[in-house]
Amino acid sequence: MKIAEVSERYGMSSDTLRYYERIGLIQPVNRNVSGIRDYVDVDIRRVEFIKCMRSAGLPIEVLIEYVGLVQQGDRTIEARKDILIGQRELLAVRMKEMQKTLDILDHKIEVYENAVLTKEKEIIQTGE
Amino acid sequence: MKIAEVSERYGMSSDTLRYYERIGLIQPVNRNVSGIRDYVDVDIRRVEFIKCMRSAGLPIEVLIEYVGLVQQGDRTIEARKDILIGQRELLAVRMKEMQKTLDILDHKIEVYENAVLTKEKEIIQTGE
DNA sequence: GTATCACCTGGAGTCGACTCCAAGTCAAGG
DNA sequence: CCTTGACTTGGAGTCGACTCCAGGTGATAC
Repeated sequence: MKIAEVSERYGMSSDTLRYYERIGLIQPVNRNVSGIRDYVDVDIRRVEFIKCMRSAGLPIEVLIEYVGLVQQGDRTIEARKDILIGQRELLAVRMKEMQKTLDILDHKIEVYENAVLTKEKEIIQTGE
Repeated sequence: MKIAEVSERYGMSSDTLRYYERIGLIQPVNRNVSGIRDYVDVDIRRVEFIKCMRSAGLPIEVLIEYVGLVQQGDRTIEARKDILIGQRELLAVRMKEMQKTLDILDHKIEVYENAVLTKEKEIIQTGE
């Protein structure tokens, strides 16, 4: 799979994919004879994972650390687990905040809805 | 209430509070005789609202537009409602993505947990 | 064989959102 | 009176995360 296809499939630009590789967020992708990246299954899965984590706001630096540990094999399992647990907690906190905001938005929207209805009623009554 | 108190209370720096005022995200706060900001009830409520919206990731630009409309009175109610509805949708989408990521993290953590346990068992068995 | 096109590289630029700084003002304490 | 400390301003700097660009290569289409 060429970079453009991966880019298309996951809705991220080729520039971003190359950038992620440059900074070590995804492992170097194998190239064909003419030096062009050829994404295979394992690469695709990495991209998918990173895309998912980034979409939830996990910082690049943390993810680089994590994938670095993955490369170092089994002896880093504890460290990896700790990272994931920490990020899980932060994510849960952010989601709680967002839920609170969502509730407030819903409430405000409802209030505005009523305001609009009241106004319409006034217009009907006054024949305006 | 002076800026430091507001800053303390909402966990945002004085610099951020002044910055928000500069860019029109919060209305100019009244000053005492010597030119120092004195936050009153209405200011506090605005700060709280902005803090809440920002914590959920609503972009500053959108919030500036919204508070601008609020200043223009009742005739902007529809427009305000539309903004809130739009942002509400985006927020819901982001939360869905985050929930997906959270589930994956939970799953991975569990897998790591098992890996650690398996390892410990091995150590016990081999007497390592 | 040359034009087109997708790819490559390293480096620079952009963007949103702060964050920091120098230089200045004022009120209160010693 | 002078120092201290919290405030003021406008402007510059930083940070994370891309995003763009110039200049170059190689395969395919005409």
